[in-house]
Amino acid sequence: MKYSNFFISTQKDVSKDVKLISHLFMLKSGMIRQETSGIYSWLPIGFRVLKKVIKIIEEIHDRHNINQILMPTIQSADIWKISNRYESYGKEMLKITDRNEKELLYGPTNEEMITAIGKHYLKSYKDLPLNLYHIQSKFRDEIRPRFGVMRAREFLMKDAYSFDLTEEDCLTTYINYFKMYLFIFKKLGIPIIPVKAPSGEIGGSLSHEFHMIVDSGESEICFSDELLKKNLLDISDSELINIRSYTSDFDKIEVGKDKLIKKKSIELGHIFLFGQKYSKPFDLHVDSKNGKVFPYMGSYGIGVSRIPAAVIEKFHDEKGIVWPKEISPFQIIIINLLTKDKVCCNYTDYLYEHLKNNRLDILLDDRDESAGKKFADADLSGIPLKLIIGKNFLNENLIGVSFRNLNKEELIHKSEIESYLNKFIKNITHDYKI
RNA sequence: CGGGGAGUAGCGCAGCCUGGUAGCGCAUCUGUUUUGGGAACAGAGGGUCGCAGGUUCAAAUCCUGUCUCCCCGACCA
Repeated sequence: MKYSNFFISTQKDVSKDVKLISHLFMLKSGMIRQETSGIYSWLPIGFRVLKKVIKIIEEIHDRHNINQILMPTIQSADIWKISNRYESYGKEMLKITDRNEKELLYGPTNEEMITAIGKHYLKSYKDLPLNLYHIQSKFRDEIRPRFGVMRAREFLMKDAYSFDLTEEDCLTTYINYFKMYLFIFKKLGIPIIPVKAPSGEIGGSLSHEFHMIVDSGESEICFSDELLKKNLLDISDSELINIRSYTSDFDKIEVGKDKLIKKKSIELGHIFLFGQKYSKPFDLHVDSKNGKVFPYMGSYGIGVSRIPAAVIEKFHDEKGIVWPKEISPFQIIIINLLTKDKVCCNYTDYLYEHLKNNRLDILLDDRDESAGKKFADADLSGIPLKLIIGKNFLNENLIGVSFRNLNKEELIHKSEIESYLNKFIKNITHDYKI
């Protein structure tokens, strides 16, 4: 993408009410725009980040043979009456009626709908297990939306649902999701702490949340510091689900005892094992050798649109965002400092086309702006690698190479730039093996 | 939902107390000079002061109502 074709507007000033650093940088860098309280548009540079987050989540789910579907955002009240949640969910649920006075709602979650889908298609024990997921907008009419997309009313969520024949199988599925979540967050570059949680409105017997520790977080978790030293992907299943960490509203915590420490955090994921809670009232059953069986179910959510904000909370400096390259809107920005010089323009165009052919996301800053503004914008948007073409190139064929997270610049000769960049390119190819 | 603020140019804000021709910075447009860390000079455009009603010769300013947004506390990805 060339800057001259790119719809972006960076901003120097945003309202003094914006306190959260991720909210501030998302507004300044032109990632999002608030439409009304708790409801946001994602603008091109922000949407690029969101799409990369989505892509990583999708690839990992697909590798686990979880089928992607897309359910509607608007649901019928009927199915929510079956589970008795139409009333109990409370004011967070946005209820609407259509022209025929039919009661509808903007879905805050999809357990009912997925159960209705399961009821229609699952007939035999041979149809199990079944795993489905989708990535879709949810609406929860929060009492007080705040902090930008961190606590929005409309937000993007990945929610997966599982159907198993037995309680044992369901637990195995749950643990598999647990491990997959650890892996997803690792891929996203987010240090994550899984904690035991009360299962709340979704209901059920077992539930874990996935938190990132950050001082500006709205949640609070307690855990033993031994947890931080372990590689959680290596520990045994039973150790994993009996992990000694809790949300601070968890009934059983005794802070201080057993050296539990308390930290502020952001919740990014939540998994539930709720067994037959929905299959029974929906009369979703399959035939098996032992007769009629209600499948055991679980649901598994990730707050997708919250992730870019969470990453910014963790990775930023005084100049702006410092994206991990996996989810950066662009991997490289080429800055042409002498846009009126033919030699520089020709070379930056060449470099841009060449790198694009390597399937990299490149932003070419071809604007007729001052050097300072170009650098400031590049740093604000957090692009990991800057290639700077200016006087040094004109005089000595030298290209400035500057990594966003290192805060220093190297000069590389034109003849060596490709081999230099190859190292960087290799470094950003993904491997999703688990 | 309780408590507290704010709506004035695209964005950020001042003006309001004490009523009298609507201002500043950034951004935008034109021109010239600039280009290795948010450039300089000169010029220009842009507003029914959230909305409705009231007081007054006169309302951004005072009064009433209303809508919206934001901030501090209990729920949630």
